Order: sequence, then structure tokens, then C-alpha cells
Amino acid sequence: MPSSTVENYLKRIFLEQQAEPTGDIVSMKNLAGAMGVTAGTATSMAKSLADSKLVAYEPYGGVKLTARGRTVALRVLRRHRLIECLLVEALGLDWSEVHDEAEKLEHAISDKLLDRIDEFLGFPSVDPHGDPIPTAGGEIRHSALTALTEVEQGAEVRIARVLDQDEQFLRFVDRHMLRPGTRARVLVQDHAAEAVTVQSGKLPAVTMGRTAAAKIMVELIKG
Amino acid sequence: MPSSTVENYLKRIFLEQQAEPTGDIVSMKNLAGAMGVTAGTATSMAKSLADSKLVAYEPYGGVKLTARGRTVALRVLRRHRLIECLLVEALGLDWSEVHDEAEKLEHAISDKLLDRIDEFLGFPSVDPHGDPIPTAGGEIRHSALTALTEVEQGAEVRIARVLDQDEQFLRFVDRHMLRPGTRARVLVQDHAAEAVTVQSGKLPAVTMGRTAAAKIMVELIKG
DNA sequence: TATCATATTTTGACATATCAAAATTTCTGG
DNA sequence: CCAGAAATTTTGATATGTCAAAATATGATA
Ligand SMILES: [Mn+2]
Ligand SMILES: [Mn+2]
Ligand SMILES: [Mn+2]
Ligand SMILES: [Mn+2]
Repeated sequence: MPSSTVENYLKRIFLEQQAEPTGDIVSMKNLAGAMGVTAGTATSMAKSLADSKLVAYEPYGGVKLTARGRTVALRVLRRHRLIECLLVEALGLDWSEVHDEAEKLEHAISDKLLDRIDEFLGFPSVDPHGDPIPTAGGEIRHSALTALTEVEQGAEVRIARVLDQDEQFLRFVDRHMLRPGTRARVLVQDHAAEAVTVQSGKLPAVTMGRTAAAKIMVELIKG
Repeated sequence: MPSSTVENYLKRIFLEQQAEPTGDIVSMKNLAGAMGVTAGTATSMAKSLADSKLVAYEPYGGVKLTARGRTVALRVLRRHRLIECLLVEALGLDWSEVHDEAEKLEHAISDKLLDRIDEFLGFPSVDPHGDPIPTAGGEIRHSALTALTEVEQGAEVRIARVLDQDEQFLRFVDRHMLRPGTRARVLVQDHAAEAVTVQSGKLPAVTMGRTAAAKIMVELIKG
């Protein structure tokens, strides 16, 4: 029975641990930043999570999930992502608006209901953004994807995952038919201009900056 | 932006106001009982709701919703009941288990999502228990129904509403095919034994006590 | 009307979650 | 290695929501 606050912290720590390649440890600064709280608040929460054996906390070091903390984090993430699927697939919400909704619902759903949702959706393995859905058993498998910036010029790809949940960005992706599942072709890799040009469906090609392109993960299509 | 606690109190006050025929005012004792808190807690909450102009509070008198409080209460009730519909109709949960689930979800759903749910369900006017769903405009219309105890012996009725949300009771109702919408016949009104005998579908007749029968509301079928 | 049971309010305490600002530690560049 | 910058922790405060137990008010009854 962790509170929603605790669930949010644990989920965030999990995601930050994955994101930061600086080892496995999340600093108070990063945690506070990611949670939108002051550093002092992050510190006191870190202690309290450590008291509950959900994280290992080293003063002046940082915080890292324990096995138990990871289990809780993955359960929250599973709920979050399955809810996103439900909202998009059953209720027709736009994928650019489901994130905030799921942020609240992920704390309000029983295991039983979650199972029904999973079944109803046909046991999906990724959410509408292409993010992998942890299993009920607490495993998460992230397939090896390539960023759009790393693809050879001329290659055919299938969009697999969009790493930025920002509404603006998701709508941009939508406009140019670059949702997960779509097939596209990389027309130009302009390293000097730090730009990538992509073309999807019958739409005109679009050129985007490397930072934007780096947030679009793809699979190469054989042949 | 009322907290879920505030939403729960307001909804409960609304329901208690309707239930108690002792005027329109809810005593601290009743409020505390209904909310499962101590009397002191109810008092302090009553004051704080009064500060926010959500209830009128008279010390040693009791509490009564203001127009604003009623609006909030009805919005919560609308969310609760539409969610119950969704869980039963789209996700196939049993009507005996949706209440607790809705109790949490009712605080976690945006207006936008609620509209989608309403649309998805085809704008239902009652929930799975036959409870009326307040409109988006904040109105609630309760049709004049008759308790099973008040019906003439031999009458044909349509079950319209079940007033008790208790799992045991709902399952009893289910077993004997007395869900809202079902047609049934009142075979015996035994006033001496304080019992009512009803028969539905092809099932054998069932005899229940008056207190149970009083919780089943029906419409008389013409002819 | 005086008394007593019952309802209500008040008081003091606690848990959680947060902030601002002060104090402290760690890191880094010269 | 040492001074200043940056990160972190500590301190003192606030808001919400709760309880137990003490104090007080209300209302029925004898
Ligand atoms: Mn959340
Ligand atoms: Mn997602
Ligand atoms: Mn509730
Ligand atoms: Mn209901």
C-alpha cells in the first residue's frame, strides 16, 4: 500500500536509473528536478524510502532502487502503460493526451481490473508510444532499437518508439506519420546541418534536427 | 480542485441528505458514521468545508450542501456511476465488485475522459445498480419507483434499482435474476411473516424478508 | 427544573508531503 | 591544496487529514 507519492517517486527513480548512463545511481538534484520538488524534499523522501527498504540511499551519494523498490516501480509502470493503451484503443483518446490521464489512473486501479484490461486489449507488449509494458511477473524487456540519427541514408525503417511524451512533439510526429508501427524511409543524413530528412506514407518528406530525430527509435527493415 | 477527501465527504453528504427524511441536514454523528471517521474529525471537516463555502455548517446543528457543494457532489456521483457502467459493460466486471473500484477512480478521471466514456457507453441514464446518473449539467432526476414490499400480490413488475451495494446482497439478487431491467412477478405478500415471494425468468420462486425486499425498487408493468 | 445520557466540539498529538532558507559537505579549477 | 561553486542536508514552518480523550452543550425524563 505505497501512497501515490511513493509510487511516483519509485517509478521516476526507475526511469532515471535507466536514462542516466552515469552508473545506476540517481542524484538528489536529478530526482528533485524530475519530480518537480526542491532538493530538500527529495532528500527527505529518499530517507523515508530507504527506511521502507525501497531504495538504497547514500548521503551525498544518491539513491538506487532495491529489489522491492524495483518491483513496485515496475508495477506502476505496467499500470501506466496498460492504461495508456486502453485510453487510446478502447476510448479513442489521442496518444498525445493519454500520458497525464494515466499519471493519475495508475494509482487508482486494482490488480483485478488491470488483468481485465490486459485481457481486453489482447495482452499488448508496448504502449502507444512504443514503450515496453512490464509483465505481471515484473519483467521488462527492451528490444535493441536504433535512433533515427544512427540510420544509414536511404534505409527503410519501421518506427518503434518515441521517447518524448511532450504533447507538441507527439503532435509533430503524428502530423508526419511517424507513429510507432509506421514504415518510413530516411532520405538524408546531413551531418553538417545536424539534420535528418524522413519520408512516410504519401506525405512530403520532413527535415528535423538531430535532437528531435534522436528521440525517434526505429527498427531496420530487411531487404 | 477539491481533494479526493473533500469529494468523498461532499458526495456522502449529498447521499445522506437524500436518505434522511429528517429534513435536509446531516448530523455529525451520521456524517462520521457514514465516512468511517470519529466525530471530532467530522466536525473539523465540516468547518473546513464551510470555510470553502461548500456546506452550511451550524454548530450543534449539522451540515447541508450549498449550491456549490451540491455541484461538486453531483459531479463526483456522475463520475462514479459512469465508471461503474464502463467497468461492467466494456470490461466485463461483475456489478458486485465495481463499487469499490469506482470509489477510487471517481477522483482520477478528467472531464474530457469522462465525456468519452459517456459517449462510448451511449449516454446511459442509470448505472448497473439502477442508480440515476447526474447529467453533465448537474441535474439528477429520480423517477418514482415502488419498493417490492409495496406491490400488490400477483403484480408484474420490472426491477429498476437495487439500493444496497453490499456484495453479498448483490450476488443474492443476481442468483435469483432480479437485476435492474428484469421482469418478475410478485407471488405472495405475506404480511404476518414479513416476507415477499418473487419469481423471475424460469427460476423457482424465492421468498425474502421485508427488509431485503424493501431494497429492491420496481416499476409496475401495465396490463 | 435538575440530572443524566448523548451528541458535539475542543485539545493535543501524529503522519505525510511539501517549501524556503540556513548550514554543511563535496567537488573542482587554479 | 585551497577557495569558491555546486550539491546536499538540516531546520523550522505550513497544509491536510486523522485519532483519542477531555470539555462542553443539548435535549429528554423524571
Ligand atoms: Mn502518477
Ligand atoms: Mn507511454
Ligand atoms: Mn471515492
Ligand atoms: Mn452504483
